[in-house]
Amino acid sequence: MNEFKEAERGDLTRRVLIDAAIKVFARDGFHAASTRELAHAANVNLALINYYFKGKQGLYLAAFEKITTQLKSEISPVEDKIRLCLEKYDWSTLDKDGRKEILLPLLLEMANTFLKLLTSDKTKEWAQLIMREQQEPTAAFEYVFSTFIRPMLTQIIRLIKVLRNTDEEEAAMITFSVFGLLAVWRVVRTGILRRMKWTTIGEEELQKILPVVHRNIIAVVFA
Amino acid sequence: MNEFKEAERGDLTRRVLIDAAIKVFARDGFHAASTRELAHAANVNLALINYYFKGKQGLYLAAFEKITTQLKSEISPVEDKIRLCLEKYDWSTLDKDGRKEILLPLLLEMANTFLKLLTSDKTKEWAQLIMREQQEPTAAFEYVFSTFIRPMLTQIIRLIKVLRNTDEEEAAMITFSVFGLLAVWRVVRTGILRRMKWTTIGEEELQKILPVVHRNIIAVVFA
DNA sequence: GTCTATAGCCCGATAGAC
DNA sequence: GTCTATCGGGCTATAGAC
Repeated sequence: MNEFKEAERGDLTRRVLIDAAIKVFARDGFHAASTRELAHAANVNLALINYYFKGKQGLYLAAFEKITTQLKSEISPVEDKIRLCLEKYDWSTLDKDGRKEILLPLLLEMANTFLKLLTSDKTKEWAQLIMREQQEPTAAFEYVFSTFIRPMLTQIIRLIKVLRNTDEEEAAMITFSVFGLLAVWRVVRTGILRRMKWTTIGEEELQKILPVVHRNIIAVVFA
Repeated sequence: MNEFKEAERGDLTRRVLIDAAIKVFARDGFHAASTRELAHAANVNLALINYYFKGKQGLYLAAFEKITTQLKSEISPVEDKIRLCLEKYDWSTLDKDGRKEILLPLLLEMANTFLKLLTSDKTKEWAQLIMREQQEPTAAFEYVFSTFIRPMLTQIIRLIKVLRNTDEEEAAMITFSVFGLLAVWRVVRTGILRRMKWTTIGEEELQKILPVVHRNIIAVVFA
């Protein structure tokens, strides 16, 4: 009985530490985030970081494991849809319009999902953490890349390869361009907010962004 | 005589400190970069940071002033060209093809300049510094934005407004999209290198990127 | 599982010699 | 203009009481 309760309490401590770590590491970066601040933000004793995660670095990795899991669960449904769809048809028998009719809605659905993820306040910290890792990759980037980014890229590249009937290299470059059209709303967010005189990118702003983004993705994919 | 030499020596120290600071702050971020490391990288005594810049923060701002000046000098020629061109014609008298013929080459020239800047090793540190500031803006971002980013955005938005004969808001959104198409090659550089099996983005890779980027910009601007 | 206390180190900044 | 020496404080990690 007591063992069970103790284990439960431990799990809770683990969880609040990870949740606080996502916020603090995103705000301050790995080096500037102090263990004192991490413990304080989690309302937990300083020594427990070492007890549960064998140090600050361990907590950092645990934070990335959590956000990667959550990212995957957001993207997986549409990613699976694309995978299944690509395997379902014999694409060589379909003409350009046929391929477009089936695949374009899937691509735009992926774009919607991704853009909402990128601009939502919920994922603000996740994007910051991953962008930081892009600039100076550590083991944490390796984990996110192989677990989340690469599988997602692979599906979109395959989709665009069939959609345009082109080679792998060009499909990849177009995929990066599409990604750029989406990511810009997160990456230069501060500049965009200043220029558009917005204070946030919420539902209202998203309704202005989405049509432009859709049009631009279609333009880029079929250019 | 001696005064002059002393002043010269001081200027040199100032300069090597700033150059080292650009490297170190870009690599480590403001908090994680230590004054000892900054002084060591510049091969200069620790106390001189305080003597010349009144502290670490002052050196940080001086680094941003330097990169902003250099960015401006790289972009100014084509920015001025656009400004002059926009003022030169009476655009209401020109039809769509006429406007396109004059303005599209200017837009692509700006894109070339910007993409080369973004992918060059020389500016790797500049991009890192500015991207960090985008995520957590300080006074340094304010400086880069008002001195470099806003003036540049203003010209491109004006150009696209005339080119598409559209309103300010849509022109701005398209400008951000174009920016996304360019910036992606820096922002997700690590992911792209992994996926394309490149080790760098040099002249060779740029020759593959440029046609795709041009095609995509045209597609987005005229979609 | 949680806490206090502390070891050992690195930090930014400055005083004062040269 | 440059250097050494040092202050006061925050850092990560851990030992040991509860």
